[in-house]
Amino acid sequence: MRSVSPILQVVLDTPLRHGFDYLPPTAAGIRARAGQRVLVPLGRRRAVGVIAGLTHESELPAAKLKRALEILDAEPLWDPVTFALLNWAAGYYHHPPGEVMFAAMPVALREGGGALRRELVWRLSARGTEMLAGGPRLGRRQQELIRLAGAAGVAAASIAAAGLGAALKTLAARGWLESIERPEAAPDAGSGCQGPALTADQDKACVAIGGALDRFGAWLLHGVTGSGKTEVYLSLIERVLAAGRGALVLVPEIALTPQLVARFQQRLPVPVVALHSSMADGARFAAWRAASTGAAPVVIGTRSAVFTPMPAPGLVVVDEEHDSSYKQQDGFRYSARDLAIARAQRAGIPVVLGSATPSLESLANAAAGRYLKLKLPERTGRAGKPRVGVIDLRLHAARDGLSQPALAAIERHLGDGGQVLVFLNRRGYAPTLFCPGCAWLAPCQFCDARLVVHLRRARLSCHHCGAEQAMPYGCPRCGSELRPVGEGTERVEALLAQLFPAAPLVRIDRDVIRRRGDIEAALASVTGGRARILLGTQMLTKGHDFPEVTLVVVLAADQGLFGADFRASERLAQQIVQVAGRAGRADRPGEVLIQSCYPQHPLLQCLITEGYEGFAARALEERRAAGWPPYSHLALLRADGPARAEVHEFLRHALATAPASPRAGLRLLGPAPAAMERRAGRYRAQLLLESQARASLHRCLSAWLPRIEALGPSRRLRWSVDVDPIEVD
DNA sequence: AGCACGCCGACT
DNA sequence: GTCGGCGTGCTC
Repeated sequence: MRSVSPILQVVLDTPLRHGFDYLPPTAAGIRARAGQRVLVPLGRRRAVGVIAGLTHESELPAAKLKRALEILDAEPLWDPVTFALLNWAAGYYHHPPGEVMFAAMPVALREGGGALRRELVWRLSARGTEMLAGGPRLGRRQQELIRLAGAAGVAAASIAAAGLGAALKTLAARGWLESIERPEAAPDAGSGCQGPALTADQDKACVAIGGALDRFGAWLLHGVTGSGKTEVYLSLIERVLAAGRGALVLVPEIALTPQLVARFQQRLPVPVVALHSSMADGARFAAWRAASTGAAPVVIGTRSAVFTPMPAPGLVVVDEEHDSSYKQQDGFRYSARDLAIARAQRAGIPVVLGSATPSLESLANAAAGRYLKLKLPERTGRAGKPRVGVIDLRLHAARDGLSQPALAAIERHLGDGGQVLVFLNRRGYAPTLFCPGCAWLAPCQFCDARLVVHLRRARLSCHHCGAEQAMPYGCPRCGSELRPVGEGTERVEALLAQLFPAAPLVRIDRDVIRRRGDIEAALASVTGGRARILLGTQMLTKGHDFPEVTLVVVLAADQGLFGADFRASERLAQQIVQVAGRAGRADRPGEVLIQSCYPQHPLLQCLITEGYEGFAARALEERRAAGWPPYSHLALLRADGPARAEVHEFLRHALATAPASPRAGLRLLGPAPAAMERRAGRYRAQLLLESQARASLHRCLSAWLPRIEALGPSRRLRWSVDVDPIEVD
């Protein structure tokens, strides 16, 4: 059909892969443009959508087209580069474009509120100021209102809330108060404090990247913990700001602390805003808006901040680029690290990927010349590398998880006035509750997993589905007394408290750190020097620095050595190196002790003798030999449902419709049950698509997914595609 | 995803 | 006789 006025192609926040066509609203005071939100009738309800594009042709007959109700934004929400990135990402991850657009929006905008709304503010007028100088007689409420309003103004909403409506009416009628409309207050600019002088290596990195700010380039900044990567970022951002542009800084979930934001705010002479998933909707929207208008040229945020519109970014930074929190694990399964690179490429600006333990993908990209690698080898203000030793758990029996040599080392370091860090990536008291009478192990009734003992709360908890129950008094099968087997942080805490009663201990894991602010309080007692022993899960390994720690003990390092996932060993090596990086201070090199039942394991040996890079080289060789990424490209078709047979049947049908051919370098593996087949009462299985070339992988998916949709799987069954999965269990 | 429609079991 | 279960289909 042809039409004179344009047709709006609208995408909605639904799992539908197609868009909906609408006629523009009649009272179109605003020109329709791609990237604006629009309110549309949908069935017998209304929905907020995003204009994905404009056209004059619709596949539907003109009579079927409804008219959109209202265009909600005066301008597109995103700058053209970011909007193009969103469209590209929807294609790359084969995810419905509507859900992609809505995932890239603050919640306030998803619901249709926001952008056009401005605040009505009343402030003291020139006439009011003049009259007040004469010391007029005023009522109590009028005085109160004038005090509130002042020259800066007060929102009309707050005046009404304070019950000063009548006073406002009087003073406004006299012309003492005037109203203005303004967007929410712009964030404050920092003071632009001078940072410390750069080291030679930091300076070299800044010169290299700083000399290429006018074009795309991916820089891998491999800097050990404490080498001062943040100073490099700050120095580069200063240069970018001097050229009138902004910077987007991505950090892992757990690393975005008020301290980090404050450090950026102090150093940079412009407003800096943070974007974090735990921010309240209103604050998040205000920060997003400040970024999109350019009022705040520097944005520091977690994963979803990669979609923040910015008028003139000049640099993208991805700190701790190896961190798995950059990959969204449900819904729109994007990698913020990879999209940051794509965004920089589209914007023609550099992207800096920083890490002490770069991902194997990034190291391979650097080796292939796609990224430029820079190193910061020196630990600023620190004494050399820590000594690393392995404790053979087959020779030294462990008591509640800690071997005699480890306990002796802890005692020695505490005696010398050092702090000790104990790392155990398992929370709770014990991972299993065991019956010595009949060998029963407390199971989760919804998952193929054991319940974890939480002794202090006297509860059993499933760490996969969240199900909880009270601790049973005896074995439900034979009545024997039950015994917690294995150890988690809670148990190790009890042992350490008993053995070292004089050493104050701080535990850091998700059971103790529940709300925002908890971690700051806990860390303050560590850096303040009060706590002597620091115990925790991987929460400890991210971002925070503990300069007083001289000994690091890694318990139960073996989980990663034989993991089902091909990335298990990479993750373990990163964890060990990250936690070991917390050891050592200016006057004394640190010591790292790793407890293992397999001290001769080649991976562990390689990591200890040759360091992370030696490990990485070896691990990459193994990946190449096995044909795993980065030497192949993967996509996973996952499915889950309440009945195992139905899930497998769906995947077999999907497999039968697959256009993959081995001749195109494609392989399809499965259907295979997930490593934990039943989770939260649903059976999970998957097909793995592996390809030598990215292009053929995407061609296959593009042809395949519509056929899977056409299979019309039952509503009980859920399925999804994960491009570049980080876990392939 | 919503939201309707539609056809079969336990209830005022 | 109805209220309501969720299976199926549609939304421009």
